[in-house]
Amino acid sequence: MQPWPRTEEEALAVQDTLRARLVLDDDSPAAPETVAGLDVAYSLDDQRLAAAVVVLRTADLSVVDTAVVRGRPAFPYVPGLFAFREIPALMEALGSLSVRPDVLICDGHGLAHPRRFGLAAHLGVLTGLPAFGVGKTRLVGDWEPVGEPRGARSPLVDAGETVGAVLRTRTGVKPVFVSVGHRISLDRACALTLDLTPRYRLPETTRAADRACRDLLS
DNA sequence: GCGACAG
DNA sequence: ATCTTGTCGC
Repeated sequence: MQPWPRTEEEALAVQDTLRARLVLDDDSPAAPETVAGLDVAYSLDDQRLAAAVVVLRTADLSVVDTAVVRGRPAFPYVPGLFAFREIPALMEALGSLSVRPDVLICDGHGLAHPRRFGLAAHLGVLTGLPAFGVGKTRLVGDWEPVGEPRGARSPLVDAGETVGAVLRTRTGVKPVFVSVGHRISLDRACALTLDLTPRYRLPETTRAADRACRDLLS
């Protein structure tokens, strides 16, 4: 992932190339021992950022490892090219981890992307690890109303293909957008997401990472 | 031409 | 992403 793209055209070309390395077959562990949450926080002026990766033990959600790094946004924010902004910092944080997590859970989308290569897919390819995304809002796709009870879901469809699921993680609370990134199935990603949301709308992994990078920033 | 647009 | 007050509900 060396020469970082400096223009939108270059970034698009990178996505085009890396997309070929995506593995959509599920060879992820049936019962992953650890799961990693990734998130980034920005300073008010948008000039600085902090990236965090927190690894939790799936069994009891206890913290196994944490890595946080400071840096600068590596690209302007452009919908569809969002990954280029955070990946360098996230990769650095992942590199300083003392354990190799079984699955990555990203703050953003995977296949639910205009070119089917969102942050979760990109990070999955770069690390080789199973990865998927849990987004708070949609980037692409349409869906039918989701049932009210926790666990209800509706296919997220874009241009005729299912690119993810709109999943209710808490009864009566706005659903989240789950989409596959690499080496994992949508069903397994949704099941894992539910395992990680015993109390709140967002996965504990995401919440832990969000807190970690926010702390370092301030 | 007019909206929509991950974080 | 980040800035923000109050407000509703368990």
